[in-house]
Amino acid sequence: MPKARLTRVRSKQPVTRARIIEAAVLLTAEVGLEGWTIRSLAARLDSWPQVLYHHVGDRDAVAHAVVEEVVARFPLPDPELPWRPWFRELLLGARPVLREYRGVARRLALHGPTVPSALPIIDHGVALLARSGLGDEALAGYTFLLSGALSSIAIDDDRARLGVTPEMGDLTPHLHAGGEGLRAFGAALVRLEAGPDARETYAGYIHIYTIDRALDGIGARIAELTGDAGP
Amino acid sequence: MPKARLTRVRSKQPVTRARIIEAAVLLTAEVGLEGWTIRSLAARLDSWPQVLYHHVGDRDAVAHAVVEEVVARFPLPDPELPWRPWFRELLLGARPVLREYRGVARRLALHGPTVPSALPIIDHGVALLARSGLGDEALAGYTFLLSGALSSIAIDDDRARLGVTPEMGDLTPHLHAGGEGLRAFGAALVRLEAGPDARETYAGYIHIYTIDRALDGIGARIAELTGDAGP
DNA sequence: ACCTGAACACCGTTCAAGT
DNA sequence: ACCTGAACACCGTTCAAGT
Repeated sequence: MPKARLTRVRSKQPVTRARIIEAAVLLTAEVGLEGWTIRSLAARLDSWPQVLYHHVGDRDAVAHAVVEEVVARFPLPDPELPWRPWFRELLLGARPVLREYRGVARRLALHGPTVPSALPIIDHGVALLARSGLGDEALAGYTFLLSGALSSIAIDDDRARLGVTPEMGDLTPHLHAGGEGLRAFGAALVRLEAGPDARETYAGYIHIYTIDRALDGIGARIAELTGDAGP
Repeated sequence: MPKARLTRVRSKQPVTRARIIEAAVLLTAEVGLEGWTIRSLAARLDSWPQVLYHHVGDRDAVAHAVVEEVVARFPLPDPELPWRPWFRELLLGARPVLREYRGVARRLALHGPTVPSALPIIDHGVALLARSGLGDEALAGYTFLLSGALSSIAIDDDRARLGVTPEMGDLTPHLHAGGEGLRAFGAALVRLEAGPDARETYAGYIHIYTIDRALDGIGARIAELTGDAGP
């Protein structure tokens, strides 16, 4: 087949770093952070891979810029709030943003918050924990709270992408051999298999449960360190 | 260049499913679960990709078999132990195994425990939490404890593989603009950059901190549900 | 400075034969 | 049943020119 167009119909704007990142963010919303390639992104811009290298860098540099942009969209809670509602609001508020840009939570959870837009969140969060009684443990506590919440979103991203994996189906025959613990596990698998809505509901429940138990854990530690017997 | 050997020097044993998985486990110990390809694994067996497809299946099926094998090597705590020491021993004991086979923790954390060898652990762990006071929340609590610990290992796997990423270096100039929270974060980055031993020490600290705070969180919830005021 | 053509060295996977 | 040859349709990345 001959080329359809001898003269390429180009979009008027030149390809710039800003336009590349904008297109990458949009593409991430459609197919997730691992769903696009440097080639498909170039095609979306009606351009070529080498142009992206020229303006931004390799695939990892483009993905990093997307993460920076997505983190910048997290709603920030009122800094006057006490530590517990501040973190609860931050983590619950980040979820809709991260669910829109699937794959970003996974990268944040595994690679750490290596983007400038995360720094004000870290700064306030760590300082807040430190002066609320965690002292030197504040950074460890912050890491614990954030990575727990991010992981729970990353797991759901994977489930949404993969659906019910064959491996999960292969497990079913083994479940009847077990006791009451496996019965509860089997019931959860059934909920996951019941469709996207049921999966979504279950993921939301696990996410909130994860956040609240993590906050409980930090609360217990603060009580222990400050000698507070608790309510 | 002509072929070095017209008649291939083959290992005596035929390629079987068991030998493929054994080689994949060994290769995972060397280069991590994402470090080998179906082609490099075939070469290690002095064989060809299609043979692996014939005996085991696609890359994902081979990786799944590796995870199954690695989980089977977790040391299991005494089932008579109360919930807190049982989980603490399980999670601390799993770490050396998962650190030997890098990448497995990440897959377990993100894909869930979809291997048969995980089922006895789930069965006992969930039942233990249920009868210790968590009741219907036992599976959510179990998920919370496991995914927290697994994520913390997965993060260290990535750090060990990637070393200090350029992104982390790019962050340094921003750190001085912040307050006390960022100073603590910057100090942690310095520890990560100080070399493999310092990174390892820090990762171990974070891992134990994560486990203990997660256990605290579940402990607080059990106390809340059972009306126990705690010690 | 920015864009284009062409290639390199890989992937996972599959088809069609061989023995 | 098991092994081998060959190819398909991709990747990320780089080199060498063009304008």
